[in-house]
Amino acid sequence: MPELPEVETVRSGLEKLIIDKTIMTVEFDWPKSFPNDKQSVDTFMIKSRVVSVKRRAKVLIIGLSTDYSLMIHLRMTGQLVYVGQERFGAGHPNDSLISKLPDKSTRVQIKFSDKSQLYFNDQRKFGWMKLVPTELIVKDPFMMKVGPEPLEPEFSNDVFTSRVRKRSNTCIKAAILDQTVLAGVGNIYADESLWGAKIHPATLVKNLSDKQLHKLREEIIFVLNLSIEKGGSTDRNYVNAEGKRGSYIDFARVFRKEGMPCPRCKNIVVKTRVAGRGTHLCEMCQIQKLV
DNA sequence: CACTTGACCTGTCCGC
DNA sequence: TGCGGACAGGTCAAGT
Repeated sequence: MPELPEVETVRSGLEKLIIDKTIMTVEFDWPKSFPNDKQSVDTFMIKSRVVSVKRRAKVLIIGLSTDYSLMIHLRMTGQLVYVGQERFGAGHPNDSLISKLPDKSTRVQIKFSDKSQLYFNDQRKFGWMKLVPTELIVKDPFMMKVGPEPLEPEFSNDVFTSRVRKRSNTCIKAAILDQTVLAGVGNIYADESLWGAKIHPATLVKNLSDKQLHKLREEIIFVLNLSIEKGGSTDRNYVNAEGKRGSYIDFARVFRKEGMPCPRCKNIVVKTRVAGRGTHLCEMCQIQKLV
C-alpha cells in the first residue's frame, strides 16, 4: 500500500510528466474522493498550470498557478496515473492498465490542454484529493501534527528517540506507525525495519535501549531508500505515475514471507497480529524483551 | 492524557 | 458454483 517510498515514486514520476501542463477539464462524482464543488474547480483549477509536485509524509501536493493546490492521499488503494499520447502505442498492449482507463475505480479525471490525462483511481474510496489555497496547507490539521521526514537530515538519533519515547507504554510497531512520531512509515516498512533491527514488533518502547532505537532509525532509513530505488512495493494495487508496478516486495525479508525461511537465520517467518495489523517477523532473531 | 478499537469501503480468498 | 465471513491497512473518531 502507498507508504513514503510509493508516494515519493509517484511524486518524482509526476514531476517529470505534468509540470507546466494546463488543466482543461476535471470530472469527478464521488464527494468523499473529491469534496470540492464545481464553482471552485472552475475558478481555481480550469485553465490553471501545474507549477510543482511536492510530497509531505504520504500526502502529494500539486501546486497550481492560481496559488491553489491539490492535496492527495492515496490511503490504501489509491492510484494517480498519467496517460499521454502513447496510450495505444508501442510498448503499451491493450490489456495494460492505462489502456483501460477510466475504469470503475476512477474517481477524478483531469484532462490537460495537450489531450494527456491524469486519473485518480481508488477502488476502496478511502483516499482523497482536495483543492485548497496553497497558503493554508501548513495549517491543515494533519500537516500541523505530522512528525519529521525520515529521509531528511532533521531525522537525527536524538529526534527519533525522543519522539518515540513519548510512546513509552505502547509497542514499538504502533509507535513507528504513528504519523506524529515520524512521517511515512506504514505496515510494510514497519515490519521490514524491525526485522533489520532485530526487534520484536510487540516490544514495549520503554523496554528498548537507546542503542536499539538508533539501530531501528538506521534500518528505517535503509528500507525506505532501498524501496524508493526499487520503485516502491506493489502488494496489490499500487502503481506509479505511469501505471507500472514497484519491485521492492521482491527484496522484502519478512513482509508477505510467512512460511518462508528468515534470510538471516533460516527460521520460518511467521505472521501474527500486532497493533491491530498483520505483522511478519522471525521469532528466532526478533526476541521480545519483556522487562 | 495515553492508548486501543471501530469505521470508512470494495475486492479477493477461503471454507462449506 | 454460490455464499458468508475474514482480511487487506491509513487515518480519524470514539471508546476505555
